[in-house]
Amino acid sequence: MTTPYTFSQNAYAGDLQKTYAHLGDGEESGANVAIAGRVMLLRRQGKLAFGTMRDSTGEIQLFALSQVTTEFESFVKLHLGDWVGVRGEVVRTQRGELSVKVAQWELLAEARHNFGEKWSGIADVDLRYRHREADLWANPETRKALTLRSDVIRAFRERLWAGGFLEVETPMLNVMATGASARPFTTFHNSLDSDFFLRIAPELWLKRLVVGGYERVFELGRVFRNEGLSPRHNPEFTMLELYVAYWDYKDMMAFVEETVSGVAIDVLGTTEITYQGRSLSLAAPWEKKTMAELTSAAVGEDVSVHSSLEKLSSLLLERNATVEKSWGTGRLLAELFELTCETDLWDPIFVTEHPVEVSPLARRHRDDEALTERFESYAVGRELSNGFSELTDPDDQRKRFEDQARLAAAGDEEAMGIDEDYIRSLEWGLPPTAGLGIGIDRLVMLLADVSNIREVIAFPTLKPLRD
RNA sequence: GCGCCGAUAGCUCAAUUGGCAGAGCAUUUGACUCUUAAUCAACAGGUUCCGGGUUCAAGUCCCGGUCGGCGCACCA
Repeated sequence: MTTPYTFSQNAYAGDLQKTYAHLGDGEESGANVAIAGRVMLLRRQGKLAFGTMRDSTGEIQLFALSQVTTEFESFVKLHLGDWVGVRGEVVRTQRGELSVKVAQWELLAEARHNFGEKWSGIADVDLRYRHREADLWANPETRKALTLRSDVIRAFRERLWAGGFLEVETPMLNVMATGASARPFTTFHNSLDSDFFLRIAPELWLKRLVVGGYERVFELGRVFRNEGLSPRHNPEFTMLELYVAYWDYKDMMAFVEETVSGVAIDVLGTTEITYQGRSLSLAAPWEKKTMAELTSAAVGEDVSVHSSLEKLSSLLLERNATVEKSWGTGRLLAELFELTCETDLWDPIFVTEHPVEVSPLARRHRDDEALTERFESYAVGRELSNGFSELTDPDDQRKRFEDQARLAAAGDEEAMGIDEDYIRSLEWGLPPTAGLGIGIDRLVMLLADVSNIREVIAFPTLKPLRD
């Protein structure tokens, strides 16, 4: 089958629907257009035929007549899913459907496989994820969610550019996997004869750029974590990280609530949304509570990083949680928080003042050296963002890394190692800086009102098919 | 990694207690000059996910496997 190499399209279905909304029933516009798209439906009625064509902007009816349309008999034999280019006049049929009266048309691509389901779409999730192209064609909801993802990313970029941020790219292949607590993927470089790790976070590189004098930087990109799959976890996911010199974590919290609610308005036109049947408001300001406050309220007694090991341990053990001997009160408090509070945080909230023990890259709190100036924002029971006043002191950073190294030696596969190169960077001088990370996939899930992360990733990670 | 659930025509789904494998849409053929998921008529379409087992008889019951969904664990 030979198909043309080009088609001179000069109109889109969605634009035509708007431009000719005024056209009366049975009226002809006199305007000739060239449109292209996929044939979604075809209804023949003797020497007339009505088709529904979809392009990237919407749908419009194709109105073919044996006396007007070239190769009419071939036109009515088009298959659902075929791509066509059509030239003709914009008209509204007697029954009131805006149409292009097909004068000339050409087959642009044949669909050898099609789906008879005009109303159920494709329900087989395996097929939907492995052949997203078919899913996009058959299921409007899929297109909606993936388009929203693109809209969200554009909205962030535009807001960041407007805020004076520089977009940068940092290495994905790293000698150490650091900047977060996670197990990495490993790979190998042949000529360098070296193992590399896929990045789990760009954090340390970005702070080095701040050391270098870029006061506002961001990176929007993929990170890779070698962990289990779930409706909320894909091994590769998209993270927005940004750093601002001279800010602290309070400045960053204000930025987060303003930016996230602003992005919601950019893409949805509102901050008032519904997620899985339950409403919430993303409008700023968001509630702020310390980790100790929330955990105390949840367990019914005062707890903090200064509580005894025994007290925190027993509260965890009462709840059938496991407790490691190597954990201090900071880790115990964080575990207790996650166990008792996290899933109940429906409306947007900043949880603040995380223990130093679980925050190896965050600056110590100005009022309590067992805590850090850190926040995590939560909504619908999930973490949406994480940020802090950055640790700028190279000596303290070395101590934190040494603590991490001890955990690693004790068997913690997610602990960081000592990154001498990064400590040297801090010795050049990192100004007071606040940093932020936002999981874009999860935010898109929230805005798109979908419960599975795979619905917002075009080609999610799946188990390879055997034989 | 563990537990529960699922897989039947190209697509969406039925199939009673273990008793002839079915429908709609799509495809193919025909009718139809304003349809809207058009309608009407006819034809065709099957490794019931894969491999074993029980039984006179298995889509259905049992065992093993593959892939997926959900939950747990890990994490964002």
